[in-house]
Amino acid sequence: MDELDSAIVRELQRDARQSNRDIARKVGVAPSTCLERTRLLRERGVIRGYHADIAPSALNRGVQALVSVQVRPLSRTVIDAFKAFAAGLPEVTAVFVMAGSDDFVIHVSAQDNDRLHAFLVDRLSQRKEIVDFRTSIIFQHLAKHDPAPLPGA
Amino acid sequence: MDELDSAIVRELQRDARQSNRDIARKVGVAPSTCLERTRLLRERGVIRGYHADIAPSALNRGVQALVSVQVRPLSRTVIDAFKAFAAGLPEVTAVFVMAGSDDFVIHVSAQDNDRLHAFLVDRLSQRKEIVDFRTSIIFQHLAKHDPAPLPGA
DNA sequence: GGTGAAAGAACTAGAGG
DNA sequence: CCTCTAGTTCTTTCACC
Repeated sequence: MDELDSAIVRELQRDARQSNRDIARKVGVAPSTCLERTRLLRERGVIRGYHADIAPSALNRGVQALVSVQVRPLSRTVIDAFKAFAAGLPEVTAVFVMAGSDDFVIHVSAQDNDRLHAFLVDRLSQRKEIVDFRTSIIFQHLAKHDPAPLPGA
Repeated sequence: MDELDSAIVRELQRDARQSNRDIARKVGVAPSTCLERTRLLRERGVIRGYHADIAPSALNRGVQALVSVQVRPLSRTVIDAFKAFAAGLPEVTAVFVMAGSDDFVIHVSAQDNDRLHAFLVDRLSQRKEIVDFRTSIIFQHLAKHDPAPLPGA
């Protein structure tokens, strides 16, 4: 991860669909060099993928919430099973495995409040390992899609 | 948003860097049709952007946390000011404006626990409008980069 | 590592059904 | 919405530095 790699990564974070040629020009190297660097970044796992960011409402996901979940017993088996279960639900868009008083935070979205409620009551609370969960509605979600590298560890 | 639009969106969620030609083939239309659909989706704001997904450790962000924040007074001025402040911090990768007992949840990342702690103590707690905050470390973060459209509202 | 050139492929716009 | 076409641009490889 030298300066060149970082510059390429920054460009791909900003706009993953711009041409290799454009990126090469912006970072000041030949297109072939840029292409090879990008290929290596992908191979090394630095670049994990390229994804379109879609407006939630276009996916009928106008209502979003964060749900804090406690499960018991707190064994690997239970944790892995719940994680897989949650990740498999279509309403769930992200799963955080946490330290602290909550074991999981899951990011869910639904068409409206009714369907969100139905999801929580009918799907989530079905699970026997859940001993408690609290739901907080998200009014706004600002995501930074191009986080900068922090100064060296 | 007909079936064709959804299919194109799905492909771009899965891999935003595949060629228009490939997408056209997969969804079963001519490249020119696919290109025009994609252009319109972008114009209508359905597609908000294309971003590379980067491994956090490559950005020196090996430690992540969710921080629940309460601010007072809960006025628009204070909310907007804190939101802008938080979004501007390099350690912050997402800001959720919440309903419920927490006013904000911010997703932060740092090089290590020490720097995370320093960030919380030196940067965050500086703000006078914060009356309380609680930090939970993230052990794992599974993000679904291709959420499916939910059945019509 | 990086470069430059060249062949093949893809993009994009436009005319027409 | 599709096809076809044509001009332009991009990707990708490879011999060379």
